[in-house]
Amino acid sequence: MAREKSGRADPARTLALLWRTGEGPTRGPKQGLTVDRIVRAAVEIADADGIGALSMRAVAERLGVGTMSLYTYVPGKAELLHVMFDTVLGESALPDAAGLDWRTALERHARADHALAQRHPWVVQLWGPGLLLMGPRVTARADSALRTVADLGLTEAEMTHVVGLVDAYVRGITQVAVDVNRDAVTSGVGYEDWWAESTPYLERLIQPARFPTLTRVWAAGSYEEAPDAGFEFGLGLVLDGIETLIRSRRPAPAVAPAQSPAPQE
Amino acid sequence: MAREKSGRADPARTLALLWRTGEGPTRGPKQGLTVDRIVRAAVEIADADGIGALSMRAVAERLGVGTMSLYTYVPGKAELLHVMFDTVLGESALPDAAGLDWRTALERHARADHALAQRHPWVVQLWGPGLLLMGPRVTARADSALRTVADLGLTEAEMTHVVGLVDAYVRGITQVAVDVNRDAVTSGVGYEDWWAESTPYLERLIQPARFPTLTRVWAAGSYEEAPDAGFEFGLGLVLDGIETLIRSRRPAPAVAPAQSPAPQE
DNA sequence: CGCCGTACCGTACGTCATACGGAGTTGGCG
DNA sequence: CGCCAACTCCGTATGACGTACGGTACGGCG
Repeated sequence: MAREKSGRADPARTLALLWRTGEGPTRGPKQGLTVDRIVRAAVEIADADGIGALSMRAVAERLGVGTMSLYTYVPGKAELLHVMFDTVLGESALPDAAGLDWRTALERHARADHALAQRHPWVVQLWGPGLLLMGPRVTARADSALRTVADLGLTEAEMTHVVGLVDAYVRGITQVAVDVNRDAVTSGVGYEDWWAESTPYLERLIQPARFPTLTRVWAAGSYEEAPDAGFEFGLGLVLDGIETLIRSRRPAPAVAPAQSPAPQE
Repeated sequence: MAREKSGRADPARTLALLWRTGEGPTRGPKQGLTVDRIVRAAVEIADADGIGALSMRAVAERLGVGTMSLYTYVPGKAELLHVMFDTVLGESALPDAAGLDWRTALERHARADHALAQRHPWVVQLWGPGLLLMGPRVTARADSALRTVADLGLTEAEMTHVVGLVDAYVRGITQVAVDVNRDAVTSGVGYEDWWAESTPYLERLIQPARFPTLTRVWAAGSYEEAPDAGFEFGLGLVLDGIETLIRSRRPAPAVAPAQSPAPQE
């Protein structure tokens, strides 16, 4: 059942695009566009109206060129998305691991990713496939993240998994918040409106007898905060978990630096 | 900039669909289809060929009806996706919190979600918006998950965040694995093929001097395992983190957790 | 100077969700 | 019983989308 898809999905071409290796042509008319200009236009559209509004036509129109001209610079939309992802990842400066304890460094990584997703909500939708592709910024970020846990006595596999854990958490928690907003934007209804309109129905459907704990939590108002209100809280717990691992690997750390911190606002 | 989208996104209608409240018509021809049959067909298509292959046409064809007939039972594709999500969530039995310590119960929840995503890879793409909608299975699952941490001395907000933490982790870690497979399927290239074909280029681009830690980890072979190989490992750390919180709230847990606490409620 | 590789892009194709309206069907009421 | 409003089914059409194809005009190199 393998669908051939003509000449698509060429790793060499895609990597050349991501790393900007690839010589321009020597013959023919001057190039009127650059990959960078195309990517910038695409990012602007995605930021403004969501990734659903990002079409090749829209990008071309914003640049004042014909739609098909884009295909001179970019093999297709999928590759454009990959380059967009890698480009935007380069916006946030990587924390300098040197001089930072692992916990602070990892924390900064997590917060940077979270902040990035606020600025460019569409990145969460590309996060998975983007990682696979290994553009220069993704690579730099992966290296930097791994460096934060490099000298703690962990095996390489453990390092990978620890970083993967933080990434997974940030991705997951961010997604909820972003998706809610995206739904609100694309449906034109708005989170508050939608919620207000559904509450009467939900209150009839979700009876305390069937869902006792949920209703208790609901009554306490916990569902009225922003969906990722617990970001810092959960991040703290994740890092606590990692701390138990690291302590178990380094059996006698001269002084335990921080008790389990509970000063969560 | 509010786009009106005619009569779309009606919470009352969507909730009625999810909870199956809503009387059938009394007049007119007999109904030849049911929402359940439509949902089942749609799930089969999504399981077999990915959510990208799920079109209203495809569903109708599989049922042997005209495309537009579906719109008699379902307001649109978005709502169909919501019902699909809520339906498959009901497949995995909820762990019975009574008699289980919180850690085991939460663990089972996490593993059930993870297993669900293996069976129906497309759920990870709906996870965010699905939660917002509060169908019966989503509601039951939320209640059950909250119950696992109900009697541990946590505030309601903390309960929400603890459950949200586990959910976020599972979602994030699962997504990577699923997305990789999805890319492989839809591009027709295959994970191994793609990787094999890109490796020569990547080895030229990713130089040890620029990315020392990444290359070290790479050389150790950590990138050759399945992308979610660290699932259990990371889950353990997450639960460890939660454990530090719970211990800090219950300052003196007299003995081992095997001690049976008075069954609340 | 002239050739040919290249940039630009108009047009076209196949796909999608779904709006609209007509034809056929049925149950409840008069 | 007979009628008609309410309903199901669905053919057709619209406007999006990604992108294949081929024509035209340009410009560096032989």
